[in-house]
Amino acid sequence: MEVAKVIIDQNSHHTDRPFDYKIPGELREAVKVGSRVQVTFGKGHKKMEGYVLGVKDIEKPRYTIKNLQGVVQNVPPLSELQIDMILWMKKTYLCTYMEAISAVAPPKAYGNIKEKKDVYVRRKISSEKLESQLEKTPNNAKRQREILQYFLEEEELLLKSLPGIKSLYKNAVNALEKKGILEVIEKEKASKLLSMKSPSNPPRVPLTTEQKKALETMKEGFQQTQQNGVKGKTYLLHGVTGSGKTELYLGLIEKALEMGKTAIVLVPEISLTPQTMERFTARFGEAIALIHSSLTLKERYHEWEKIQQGKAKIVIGARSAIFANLENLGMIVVDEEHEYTYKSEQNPKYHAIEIAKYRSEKEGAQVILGSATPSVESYYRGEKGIYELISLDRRVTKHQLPQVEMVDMREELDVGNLSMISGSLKSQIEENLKNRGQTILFLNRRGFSTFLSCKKCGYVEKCQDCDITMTYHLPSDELICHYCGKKKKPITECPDCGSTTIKHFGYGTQKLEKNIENLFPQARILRMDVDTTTEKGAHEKVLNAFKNREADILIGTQMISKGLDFPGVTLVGIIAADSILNLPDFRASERTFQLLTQVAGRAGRGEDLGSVVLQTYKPEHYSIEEAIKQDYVGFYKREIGLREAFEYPPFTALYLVNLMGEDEDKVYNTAIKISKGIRYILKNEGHSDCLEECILGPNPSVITKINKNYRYRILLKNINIDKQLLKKVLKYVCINKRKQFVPDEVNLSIDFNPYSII
DNA sequence: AGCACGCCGACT
DNA sequence: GTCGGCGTGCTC
Ligand SMILES: [Zn+2]
Ligand SMILES: [Zn+2]
Repeated sequence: MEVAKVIIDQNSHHTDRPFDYKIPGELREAVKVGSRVQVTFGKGHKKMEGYVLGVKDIEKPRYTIKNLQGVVQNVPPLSELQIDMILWMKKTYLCTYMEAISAVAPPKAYGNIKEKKDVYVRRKISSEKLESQLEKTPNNAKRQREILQYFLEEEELLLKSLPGIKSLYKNAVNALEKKGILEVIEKEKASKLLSMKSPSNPPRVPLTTEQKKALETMKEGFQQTQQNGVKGKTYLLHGVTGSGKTELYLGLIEKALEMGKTAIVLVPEISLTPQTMERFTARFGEAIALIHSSLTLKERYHEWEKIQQGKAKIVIGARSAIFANLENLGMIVVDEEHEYTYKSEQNPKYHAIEIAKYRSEKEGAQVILGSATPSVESYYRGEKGIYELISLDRRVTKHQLPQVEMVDMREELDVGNLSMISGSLKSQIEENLKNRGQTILFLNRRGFSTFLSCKKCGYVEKCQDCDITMTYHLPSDELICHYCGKKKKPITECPDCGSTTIKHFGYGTQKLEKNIENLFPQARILRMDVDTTTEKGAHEKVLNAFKNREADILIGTQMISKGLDFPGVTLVGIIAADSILNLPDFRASERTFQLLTQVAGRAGRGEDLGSVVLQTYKPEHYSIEEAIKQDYVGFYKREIGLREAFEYPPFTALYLVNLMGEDEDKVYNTAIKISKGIRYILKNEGHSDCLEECILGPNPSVITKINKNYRYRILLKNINIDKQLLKKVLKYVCINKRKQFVPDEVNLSIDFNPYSII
């Protein structure tokens, strides 16, 4: 008897296995492998849905088998390639079937999508007439006058983008509507990114010799792959800012399309701007589908439909676009490949590059990883020949770099300045305010990690085994290494210089905002960090306000780096380069280098080149030195040595096991039980020698408590042990025997190749 | 997860 | 006696 193996769409590890269902005669035609089907499930015969992941023959069943109830309409069945990928993801990321399916399958359309409408205000008369109207408007109608000012330049504005409280401007708008000057209209929400979609065949800028050579090499590789039908090659395109990487992407996509292939272009969510879109649409027009969070549900569904129906030849989007089920996939471009947003934060915790390489292997697509500051892992693979490394060293455009001034904060102490703003930065902000230029100030998140540092010489206490900054914990007054759990008494005297000026670092954007407010009471200040930007779109709002010059100073964490491209910005201040450098994470140096390189390498705008003030207690650190020199390879050479010495990626693979729950004892005991279980099995397998280095923890996570939930984690590293064996043991304990190790109140999730261990 | 079954305490 | 508390176990 032929039965369908169905994965029930229920988010639970208890039911994470295929269940058999009979296929009734009338459904034989409609049900395919990959179909979304209706079933009854459990003792209550609850109506549920699920996916058919396969069919099999059963001789005589040892249990009663229910019938499939039907096929869900309007959900395209998963393709064979998609099902293979789901199975591979489950194995690789140790997630559930449904988690893998949710990642791979396009988002479901929920019935009729009800879209909220946006309310706009539009000018009904010409701007000249408006001017005379403005004169006629009495002075006491302050609100009305203010609103009319806006419409001198704009024809149409979002109602809620008008200044003031809703009730205040609503009255004024109503009055103006009665006068026939303005009108209020409703429009369906629409993403700005979708507005331009016709090819305009802009004049092509001729490529430089360097670009030509790079393009030819990659095109040849593509041709070879297509002819020999082998798995696709991966290229690492390392090019400084302004070296013309995008132009090469366009050339490669063109080549792929010529050969009847399709392409995926991944761009970090935040840099997917109308300008970026325009580069692509100008060349390829309607053949593009866009996947981006600014899309409304309806738009999103429409774009996926376009992919499904084969109308799209190119898909541009953020992380999840890597799953676009294009046929004849030939080219995958990952721009800014070092960006952490390519790593999923939900289960399965995949990295888009991992999926790209998988598809490259299965579908024969070529992968292009582009970056000015590649991740250390990628560059290492480029050097080892696993990727083909192509470097673009010349800037295409005349590109003036800003003035970078480094301020040694240790000297500020000598002159009696104890604040977080150096004299130099203070005077530069003053100057910039006077000249009506905008300022961006970077600072890392607070509370995240507090560390101890000598203010005189910059010494920071690190774990001797892990080379990781030790984190200060207040309740116990101890320094703790979050990797291995080693503890230490806090230092009161610097072991390097003997000074007793030991300072706790860990201030955040809020405190800085207060500081700046006090220093420059007349300045308009915006702040953007995790706390202020929880609601969706809040991010964009703050950035847009800053772009429109509604503020003079923008304070924030790394997430404001998009603001670097705003033309009004003429001063960038890095308050404490050390706050990233001293994060308790193996990627701290890399992240510092990437941010500083980006800031120091930003294009000067127009006449004013702008300037950068970089404050640090450790000016001699290689991340800082090489970033100022804009020397990636110099940085890489220093960093890779340390990664090898302390056995971090790319020299080891990491697995992070996260345990979470409201009962701290239960969470801790579970963590202990799991680590003991893994140790026990490894010992029996004859690996007692590597237990100490392989299994670190359990330790409390750096953020020990989120939302009433206590968090512990175990870190696994493959030192002196086969990666596969370590993973097998991990899977055995955490997945196969989960019931014995993990109670239901404790949440477990596994992160393979974590981006950071914070 | 979500539901049924079942085995004890306190309530008409 | 029996109503309902939640601990236990199963779902094709
Ligand atoms: Zn010192
Ligand atoms: Zn350590």
